[in-house]
Amino acid sequence: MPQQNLASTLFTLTQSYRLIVRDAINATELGLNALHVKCLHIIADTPHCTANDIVNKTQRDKAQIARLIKELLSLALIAKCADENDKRCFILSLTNSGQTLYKTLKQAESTVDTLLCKGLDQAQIDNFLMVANTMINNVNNQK
Amino acid sequence: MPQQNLASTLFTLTQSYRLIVRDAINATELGLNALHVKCLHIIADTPHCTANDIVNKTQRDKAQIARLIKELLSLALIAKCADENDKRCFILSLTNSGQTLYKTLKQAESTVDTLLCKGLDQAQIDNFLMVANTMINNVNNQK
DNA sequence: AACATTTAATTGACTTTGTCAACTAACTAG
DNA sequence: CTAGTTAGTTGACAAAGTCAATTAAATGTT
Repeated sequence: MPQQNLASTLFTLTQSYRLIVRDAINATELGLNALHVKCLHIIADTPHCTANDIVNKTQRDKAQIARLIKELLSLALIAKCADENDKRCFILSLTNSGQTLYKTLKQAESTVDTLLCKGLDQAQIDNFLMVANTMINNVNNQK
Repeated sequence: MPQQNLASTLFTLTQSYRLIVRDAINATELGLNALHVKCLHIIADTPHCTANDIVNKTQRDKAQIARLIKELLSLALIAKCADENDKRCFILSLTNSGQTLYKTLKQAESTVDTLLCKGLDQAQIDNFLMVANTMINNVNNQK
């Protein structure tokens, strides 16, 4: 295994991760991309989730998120209902079929996790996650 | 710092990395994206570099690489010259201004590296790189 | 040598993804 | 009440990525 610099390693891992997630999703024939998946996670994990919450958590353009939500709605994976307190907002939640899909996704992700971690022990993985999170914070803090 | 799962951490780091590299590149007013940069690196590092070498190393579509090379040519950052042994191939190399730009890029990258590694020691970084490379291999080996 | 096959590069046509700006409706603060 | 802000939507476009066909040169086969 050749020792590479940080930028190059991250670029390659990013690419590999993108491919493996795409494969995992294609394999399970869900027809969704990585950002769809990310949105489903956010909706599942965020109580009282709005479109704006997704924009903030993903740092994507709100137009892109609006269209993505429309797609998930038309696939009947999520539902939106008016917020009683603020009529500008719509609360997003998983439908029953959304919940079912979400479980399948978690399953696929855990398969990817297992693949990625093959040959690594828990201490190495813990350090990796800690370093990755430190890097994320380093980026966020300087902005 | 919240402990997250692997998939989510990689997704976030990917995103953060993308943003910070874009900022670094915009900041240095080079007008190039991450894939342009990757190509310049490959051309700089690969003796006798052809378009096909770039396709293999980046795993991108050859049409995309062909157009990217055209852009770098029209920016006069690289030059192509016919291979004497195989007239189908064009050997790519950095021009003088390409070399100058490449040095600036390396500088910007080392600034990004320093930022990302703030608060981390060498052992943590070494483990991180080793784990990342193991994951890359895990992905590649199962295909 | 003649022919089929493979390979490197290019191009056209297209889809997907990401971005910018304008707009409507609803909330909030002076 | 009005001015400014915020949530969400939409139009128009730009950038990135994909697929298939084509050209020209190399290689392999008989």
